[in-house]
Amino acid sequence: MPELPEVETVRRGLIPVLQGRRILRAEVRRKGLRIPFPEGLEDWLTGRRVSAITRRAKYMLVGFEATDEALVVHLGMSGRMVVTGAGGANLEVAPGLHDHVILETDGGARILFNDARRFGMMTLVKRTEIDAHPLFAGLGPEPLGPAFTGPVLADRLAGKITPIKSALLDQRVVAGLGNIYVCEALYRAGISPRRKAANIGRRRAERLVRAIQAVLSEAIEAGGSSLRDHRQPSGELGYFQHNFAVYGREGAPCPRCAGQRSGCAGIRRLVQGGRSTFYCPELQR
DNA sequence: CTACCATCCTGGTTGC
DNA sequence: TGCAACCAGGATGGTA
Repeated sequence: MPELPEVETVRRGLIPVLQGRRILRAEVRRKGLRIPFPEGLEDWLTGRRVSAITRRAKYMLVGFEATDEALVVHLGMSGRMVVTGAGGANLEVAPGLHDHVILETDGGARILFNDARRFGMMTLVKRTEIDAHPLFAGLGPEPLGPAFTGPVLADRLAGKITPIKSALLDQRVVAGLGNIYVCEALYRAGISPRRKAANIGRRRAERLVRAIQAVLSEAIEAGGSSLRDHRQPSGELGYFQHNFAVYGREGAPCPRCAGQRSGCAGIRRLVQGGRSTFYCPELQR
């Protein structure tokens, strides 16, 4: 679901209602999602004041004053954070079936962690030990960070016989991409999703890094992509889905080939590692 | 290592 | 209209 741009959008949406605020009430309405919630999470959260809210890959980290522990949130496939209250929305509305965690702040906001498919998670991790934590230890570089460069990507792909599409979905290679943005980035870079990862040379790696950075930045700028579940915490829709060149567009004309290359039969779909890949066979080699 | 598959869940869409 | 099959943004663990 939510890939890096959507998580980043959620993070930015939570800052105005959570950062600097004290949690007055926390309600955990089931034992857990993908993994169990920490024992006593409601009591742990109650009375704490939120410091910084940051992001690593597709994980959001909510820090608190006077403790090294941070609340780690992963939205899985269908997770959302919904803010009501502060903007005038009705606090009396009963929680819905998939509202699993509810936070209320001293600013009058209520924040719902809603996750229909329950692939998300919420747990506590010590910030100082985060890099050694099993959830984070193996993660590759942040795609929008300074450490993600052509040579770095080329190195990380070296020796891999898996297709580049699958390699980019591997969070150990680069952290934060999902199915949509991998498809879009490969299209922009003109690289076939079937190409073996090891066959991405320096030049292609450079192009790919630029394409990944561009597509992620543009998507964040647009508030992410709203397919099915994703909305900003305020309820607003992201609109980057209107800018997809290939994702979900099987049979549609390729935006760059259309009318120019006679051989282009439009966007095609294939399945790699059980996931749909969308691409233009004419443009991506 | 690698590729492939199933699994955790619910809900929306598609096709008969 | 009803119902079943299929599909979905993720991550992981098992198997060959």
